[in-house]
Amino acid sequence: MPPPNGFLLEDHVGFLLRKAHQRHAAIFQVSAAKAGLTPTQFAALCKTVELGHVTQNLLGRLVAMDPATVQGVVRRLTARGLIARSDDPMDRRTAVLTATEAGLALIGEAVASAQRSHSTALAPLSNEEQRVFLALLHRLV
Amino acid sequence: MPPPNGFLLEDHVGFLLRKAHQRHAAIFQVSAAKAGLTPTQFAALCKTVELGHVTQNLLGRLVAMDPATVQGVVRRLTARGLIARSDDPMDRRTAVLTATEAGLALIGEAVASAQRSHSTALAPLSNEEQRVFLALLHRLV
DNA sequence: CCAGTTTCATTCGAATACGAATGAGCAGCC
DNA sequence: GGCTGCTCATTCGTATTCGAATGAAACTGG
Repeated sequence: MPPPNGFLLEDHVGFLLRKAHQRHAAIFQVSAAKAGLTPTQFAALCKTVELGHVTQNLLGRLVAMDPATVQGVVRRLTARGLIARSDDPMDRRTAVLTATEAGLALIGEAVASAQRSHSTALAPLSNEEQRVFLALLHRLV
Repeated sequence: MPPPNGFLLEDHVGFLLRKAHQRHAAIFQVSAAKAGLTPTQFAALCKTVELGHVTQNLLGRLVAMDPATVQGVVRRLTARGLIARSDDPMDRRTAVLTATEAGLALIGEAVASAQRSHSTALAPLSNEEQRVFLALLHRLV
């Protein structure tokens, strides 16, 4: 059976992005084995530390997660004692999130892991190619 | 709280790849609404049509899916009657997959959907930038 | 003040995605 | 033949991811 039309799955941007994302996730998992964080958990913890305190919905928007997704991520980070929830007396709908001491203690190693995974994932490209790739990727998201 | 080190989550390649993948998936879902296929299901069906018949494990390797993942994808495609399973008398471990008439009837529209999602996802870039981006992305996967 | 709208968080269901374990079958080697 | 090791497919558990629905709370216009 010939490939339909002239379509090549291997050149489809969605297929390539899916594989690139998979590959980075695998690299990150190795890099962050000591911290024991997934890329998603790292993003949520990193942004929480950066802001000091943040509502769950705002955190979700900043790290590109659905409210339903961020709920699960926050639940697991809270269960591990890396972030804490508190109430906002001004808005009783919201959950205010803050990094705990354990979360702050972990963020240094976690950031180092992320930097290692960044370098490893981009290693097949030269420095200039990495710069171009990241600039183009920025314009697609 | 200042960002740890000089780390910016927004410039992390994993974070950008995750968002780019999300964005394409959303675009594909709209493009392929008529076909009713997810990007993953499309990849599996497309490769099955291209090869005529393929074992489930080989299909998984060709479309970058874990055996556990491809099992679920094939189960759903089979349930919809788009592909069929048969036995290989030479190797009773394997499941041989073939596209059904319904699968063949759907592939044209599905490929057109994929081509539309490809163009839409890359629309922020010029033709030359698209070429460069895809070439670099190819080298990362 | 109040009715309509919006926002926040949660829950459910469905679909990837992977590690680990399992059972079945095949292949090589002595 | 028998043993060992490998492969194929499945299953379980955990983690993302989103659509849709829900309930509570806040906001907005009159």
